[in-house]
Amino acid sequence: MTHKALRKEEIIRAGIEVFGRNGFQNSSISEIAQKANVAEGTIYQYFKNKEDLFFSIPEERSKEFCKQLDLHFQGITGSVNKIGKLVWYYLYFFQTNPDYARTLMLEMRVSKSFLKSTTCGSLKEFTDKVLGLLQEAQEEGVIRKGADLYLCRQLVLGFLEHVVTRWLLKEEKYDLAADHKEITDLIMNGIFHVRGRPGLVGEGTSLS
Amino acid sequence: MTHKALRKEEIIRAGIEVFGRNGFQNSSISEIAQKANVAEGTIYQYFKNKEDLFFSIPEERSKEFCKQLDLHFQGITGSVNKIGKLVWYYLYFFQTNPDYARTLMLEMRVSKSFLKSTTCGSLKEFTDKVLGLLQEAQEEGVIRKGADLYLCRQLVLGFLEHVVTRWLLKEEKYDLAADHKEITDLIMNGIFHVRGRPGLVGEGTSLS
Amino acid sequence: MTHKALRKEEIIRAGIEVFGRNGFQNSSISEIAQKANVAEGTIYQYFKNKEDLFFSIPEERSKEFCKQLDLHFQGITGSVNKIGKLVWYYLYFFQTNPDYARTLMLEMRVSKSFLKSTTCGSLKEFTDKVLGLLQEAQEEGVIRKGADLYLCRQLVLGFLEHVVTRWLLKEEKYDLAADHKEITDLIMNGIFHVRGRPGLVGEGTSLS
Amino acid sequence: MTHKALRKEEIIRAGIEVFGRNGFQNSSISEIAQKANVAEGTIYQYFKNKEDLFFSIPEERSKEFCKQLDLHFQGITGSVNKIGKLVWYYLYFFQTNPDYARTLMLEMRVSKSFLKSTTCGSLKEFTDKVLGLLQEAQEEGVIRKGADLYLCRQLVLGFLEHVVTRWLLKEEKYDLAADHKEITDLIMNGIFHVRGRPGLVGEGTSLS
DNA sequence: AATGAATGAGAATTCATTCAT
DNA sequence: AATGAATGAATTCTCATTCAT
Repeated sequence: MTHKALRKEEIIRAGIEVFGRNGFQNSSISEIAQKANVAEGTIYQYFKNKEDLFFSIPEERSKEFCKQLDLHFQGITGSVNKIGKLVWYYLYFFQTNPDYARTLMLEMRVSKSFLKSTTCGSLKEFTDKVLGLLQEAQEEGVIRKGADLYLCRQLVLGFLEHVVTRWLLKEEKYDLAADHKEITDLIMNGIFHVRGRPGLVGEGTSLS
Repeated sequence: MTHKALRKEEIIRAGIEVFGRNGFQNSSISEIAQKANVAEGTIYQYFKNKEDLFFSIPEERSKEFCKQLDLHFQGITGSVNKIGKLVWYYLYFFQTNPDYARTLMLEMRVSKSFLKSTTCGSLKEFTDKVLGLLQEAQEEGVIRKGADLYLCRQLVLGFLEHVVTRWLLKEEKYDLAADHKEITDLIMNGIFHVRGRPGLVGEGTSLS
Repeated sequence: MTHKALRKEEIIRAGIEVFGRNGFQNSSISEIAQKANVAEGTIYQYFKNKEDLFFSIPEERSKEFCKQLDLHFQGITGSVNKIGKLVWYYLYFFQTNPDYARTLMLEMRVSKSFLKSTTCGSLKEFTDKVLGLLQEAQEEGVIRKGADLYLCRQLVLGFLEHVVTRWLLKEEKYDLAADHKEITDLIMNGIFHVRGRPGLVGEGTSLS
Repeated sequence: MTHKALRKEEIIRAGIEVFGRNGFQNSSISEIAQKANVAEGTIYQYFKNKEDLFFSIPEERSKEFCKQLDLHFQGITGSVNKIGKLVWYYLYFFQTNPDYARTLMLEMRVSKSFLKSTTCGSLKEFTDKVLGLLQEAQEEGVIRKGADLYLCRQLVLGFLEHVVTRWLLKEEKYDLAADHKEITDLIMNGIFHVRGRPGLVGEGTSLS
C-alpha cells in the first residue's frame, strides 16, 4: 500500500510538471510515464484515463494548500488580519508552485468537465474556508450586515485569480506576492478611497 | 471586396457558434465550413489556419462591444456613474452573447498564444477604456491619489470575469446582470463596510 | 463519381484480400491501405470505420453471385435441375473466390453484429432465391405439400456451408465442386436410400 | 491433485461463461480470473496461455456430451431410431448449454487454429460416433451401399450446426429442439418427398 | 502454489492542411 | 475564387504475459 501510494504520487508529480508545462491537450501520456519512470501501461493501473490523472492533480495540492494556510493562520486574530494573510499566502503559494498554478488557473478553473468531476470538490475546502472567513468578518462587524457574502467571495477570488493569471501569462517574470498589501487594501476598501466623507462610504455609491 | 468581407464575416459567425459550443480543440474546420456553407478549403483563403480563425473572433465583437459601450456612456457624467454603467453593460453584453462569452472567458482569456497574437490587441481598446475611466475617477478625486490604477483595473476585470465565468460554468441558468448594482458597490467600496469610522477607511486596513 | 466509386472498389478489393487472409481482428487498416495504394486516412473517407469496411465486402460480391447464378439458371427448366445447378455454382463460386469464402464462412456467417448490420441484408437476395426455388419445387410436386420450406432451406444451406467450411479449414487442398452431384442427391433424397420400399419413403421414418 | 483438478475446472467454468458471453477476442484473462476467484497469474499455472484455456473448453464438455448421448442410446435399437435420438439430444444439449454453444458454434467450429490444436481431437469422439452410426445404418441396409458416408455425415452435422447457429444468432428466443422430428425426417429422406413413385426415389434425382 | 504489479507492443482513428482541378 | 479528395502524423488505451515476492 505504501508502495502503491508512492507510485501514484510519483505519477501525479510527473503529471503536474508535464501538464503544467504543455497543458492537457499537448501533454502525452508517454512523456508523463517517462518523467515518472514507469511504463505507459502502468499509469492506467492507477488512473482510469488521461483525464482522470489530470483531475487528480488538485486533490493533493489543494489539501496541502489548506493545511499550510491553517498553519499560517495560527496565532492571528481578527478576520481582517486573516484576510491579509490569506491574500499573501495565496500569492506566495502559486508563486512557489507555478506548474500547478498553470494547470489550475489556465485549464481547470475554466473547464466545465472539471466542474463536474468529483475532484473539483477538493477545492471546495478552500472556498468554504474563504466564505467562513467572510462570515467571521461579518460577525465581527467588519463587513456590514446584509452584504452578499457570496458576491464578496467572488470579488476576492476573482481578483486573486486574475492577478495570478496575469502573472502566468506574463511568463512569471515579476514577484507575484509583491503587491499583496495593496491588493488586500483594495479588497477591503474597494477602489473608492474618499476620505473624510464618511457619509458616502458604503452608501453614497449605491447606484440605485 | 464586399463579397469577400461578407464571406469572412459568415465564416467568423460560424466559428463563434462552433467554437463557443465545443471549444477550440473539439471544433473541426469541417463543421465550421458546413455551418458557413463553404468548402473546407475556402476557409484557408480567408484565414491562415484554424488558430487564426479562432483568434479573429474577438476582433469584430470587441469593436462592437466598445462602440455600444460608448453609446451607453452618452449623457452620463461622473466616473462613478460610468463605472456602474460599465459593470451593467459588461454583464448584459456577455449574457446576450453566450457563444462569444464562452470562447473569450473559458479559452482566450487563459491562453498564452492568444496573448501573443496580434488579435489580442483588439481587446486592449476596452481595457484602455477602463483604465481611462479610472484615471478620470482619480482626477475627480473619487479614487485617492497614489492608488495603483493598474491594480484597480485588475480588481474590476478580475471580479467581472469571475462573475461571468461562474455563470458560464453553471450552464447560464440565472440572470447574469441581476447583481450589477451590488457588484458595482463592492468594486467601489470593497467588502469592508464600516460606517461612521471614517478614519479607518482606506487607512486602517493597511496591513503594514 | 466514377473516380470515387473506383477508389471504393479498390479499397474493398484490398479488404477482401487482407481480411480473407488474416481475419478481421488480425488485419490492420494500414495493411489494407497499402494494398489499395491509398493513405490510411483515405479509407475513412469511404468507410465509417474498420467494421464498416469489413461489412461492405459481401454487398458487392453477393450481388455478383446472384447475377451469375441467374445467368447459369438460363435455359434450365425444372426445379430439380435448378437445385443441382445451385449446388454446383455455390461450390464453384466459393472455390474461385477463396478470400471472400473465408471472410463469409469463417467470420460473417457466425457474427451477431454482422447479422444486425444493414449489409447482411444483401445476402438475403440469395437466401430468398433459395426459398423461391423450394417453393417452385413444392408447386411442381417435387417437395411434398406441408413440408417446412424454411427447414428445407436450412438443410440446403447448412450442408453447403459446412462443405465449404471444411474445405477452407483443410487448406483448400481438394476440388470443392467435385462432389456436387452426390451432394445434390443427398439434399434431394436424404441419407435414407431404401429402394423398392416405397411405403417407407417419407413416411416410415417419421419418428412420431 | 484433487485440489488442482478442482481449480482447473473452476477456471474452465469461468472461461465458458466469459468466452461464451463475449467471444474470445473480447474476453479478458482478468475477467475470467475474477469469475474464477483466482489471481490472473494463477491461470498461467494451469494453462499455457489464453488460447490454451479457450481450447480446453470443449475437452470436458464434449466428453460429457458423448457420455450422456451413450446413456440416451441405451435400450434403443435400430440405427434410424438412434439417429433420431442423436438429433434430439444434440439440439437439447446445446439448448441447455448456450454459453458453450456460442463458443463452439460461433468460434471454434470456424477456427483454423482450433482445428490444428490437439484439443480439437476431443470432438472427434463425437464425429466418430456419428460415422459409426452411419456405418451401422449402412450395414442394416438403411443407407444404400456405395453412399459416401463422410458426405452423409457432412449433411447431418452441417444441418445441425446450422440450426443451432441460427438459434444462437436469433438470440436463442425459441425452442431449439422443437423441430427435431422434422429435422430427422429431412436428414433421412431429403427434401424430395415424392410418394408412390418408387422408381424415382434415389435414382431419378441423380443429376448425371 | 499463488499473487498481482508492471510491462510495452500494437492499432484505429481524427483532422488540419494542401493542391490539383 | 472555390472546391473537396487525399494525406499521414500523432496518440490513447488495452491486455496477455512475466516474475519477484
